[in-house]
Amino acid sequence: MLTLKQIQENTEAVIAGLKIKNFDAEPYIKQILAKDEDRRNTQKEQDDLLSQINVISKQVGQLFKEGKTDEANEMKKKSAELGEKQKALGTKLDAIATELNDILVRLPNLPYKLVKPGKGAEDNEIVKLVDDTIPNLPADAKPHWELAKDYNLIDFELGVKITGAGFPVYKGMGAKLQRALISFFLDENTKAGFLEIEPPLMVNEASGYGTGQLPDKEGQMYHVGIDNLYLIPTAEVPVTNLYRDVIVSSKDLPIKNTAYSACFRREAGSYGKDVRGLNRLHQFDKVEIVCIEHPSRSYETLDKMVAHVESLVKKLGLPYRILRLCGGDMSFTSAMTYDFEVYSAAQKRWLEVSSVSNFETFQSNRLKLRFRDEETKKTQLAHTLNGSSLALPRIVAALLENNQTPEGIKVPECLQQFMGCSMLTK
RNA sequence: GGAGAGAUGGCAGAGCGGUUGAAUGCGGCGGUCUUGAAAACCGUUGACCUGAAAGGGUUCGGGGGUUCGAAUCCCUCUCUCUCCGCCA
Repeated sequence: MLTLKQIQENTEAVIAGLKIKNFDAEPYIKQILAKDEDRRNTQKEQDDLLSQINVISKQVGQLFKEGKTDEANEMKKKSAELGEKQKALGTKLDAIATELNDILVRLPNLPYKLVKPGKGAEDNEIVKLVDDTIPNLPADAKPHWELAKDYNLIDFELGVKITGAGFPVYKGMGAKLQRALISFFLDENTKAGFLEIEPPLMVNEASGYGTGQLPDKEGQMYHVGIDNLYLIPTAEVPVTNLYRDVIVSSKDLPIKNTAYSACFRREAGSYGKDVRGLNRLHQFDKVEIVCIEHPSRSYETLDKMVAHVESLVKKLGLPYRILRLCGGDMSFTSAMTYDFEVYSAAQKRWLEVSSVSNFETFQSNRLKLRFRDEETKKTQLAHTLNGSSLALPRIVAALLENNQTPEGIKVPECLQQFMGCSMLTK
């Protein structure tokens, strides 16, 4: 969430910024400023009372020691009265703080200066296009769900039987391809200086709030009611929460983590033509990168992360494009996002395979993730960034479709050492 | 799942109703000494809210209670450890 300081010091800029995200913040901002003023005044009042009570209490102790019982009892009475008032103020303060917080968490993150306004996906800006590897497939080229069946790589029906739609079963070389991609991505990431993490696949409520999935995306996550745990929708959640309530040393920045995890998404309300095969699933594999960076360098780091993800897509030999999302298509929490899409030649469409974002202090404010500034010696919120590197299903879809030949499906060179072959055959 | 013990600052570890925000040690930072370093010695060192500042307030796992006053007493939740059970 945005910090009160941001809102107080740059009120107009915040309102203007959120307009780019098509969010009319003005009425909320007014409420926030009013509530905050109320909060400060109430707290001052309460603090003064507490201060008086503290002074009296010390005197009571002293008077008892001196044997002045009558005087002490007199003071006790006075303090008890103040205590009543103080308690009432405390209750009021809690209520105000809750109201303030409820409004604050509903405000999306401010977009970065490079983000342009726009309504949705159609207004995203293509910053790079590499389409010279789009293959010339024959007219009878098959989509990946058919190839997966022909080559016995993925069984969607079996998944439906044992679990439900959106839970594919990978078999034989299909399963091995998953493992190959995960290994390849993790190896490349660790080579680039990311520390590998294997996180839990379930998180508690506090973690859900920390990265912002709760409360707004409650229905999107699988919930294990008996233990009140959530299946992670992305490794971003457990990995970023490693740093919840942590003050890191500024010399440790940037912190670079990578993690493979299965990801679980209920995707409530989405069905139909766009979700065939691997295009959208309830469970899928993904390798994630997470960075924690000094505010002055976070956009440099974002660029480096984008360059890194690009190197992966390049090595896989897939046609790709990089988009800078417009205000209307960006997520609630992001300040700037680059999406990677690969071209799926048989479906003749671009598929999103990665989303790399800078959240600035939006997550760290909730997480209380700070670092100590070397100069001022004060704690300051760090910037958090993350991206997929990469999500597997659509990569698999594109690889199968783009690399199909009459002889079989070609395995990209970078995966051959993991697959033990250069061609998938029937 | 059953029985018991515990949770205090970056870490270790005292305190068990009244100048205790918290002894002591380690670590960190600054200094003296040294050509430099180590050692030794001296000083300093939690976080948060509020305030221009001085100051005030909160915080000893979380929440609630008793009291004029709680790290200290009571209730509750969470977590950790030991033993038993179960088990990859």
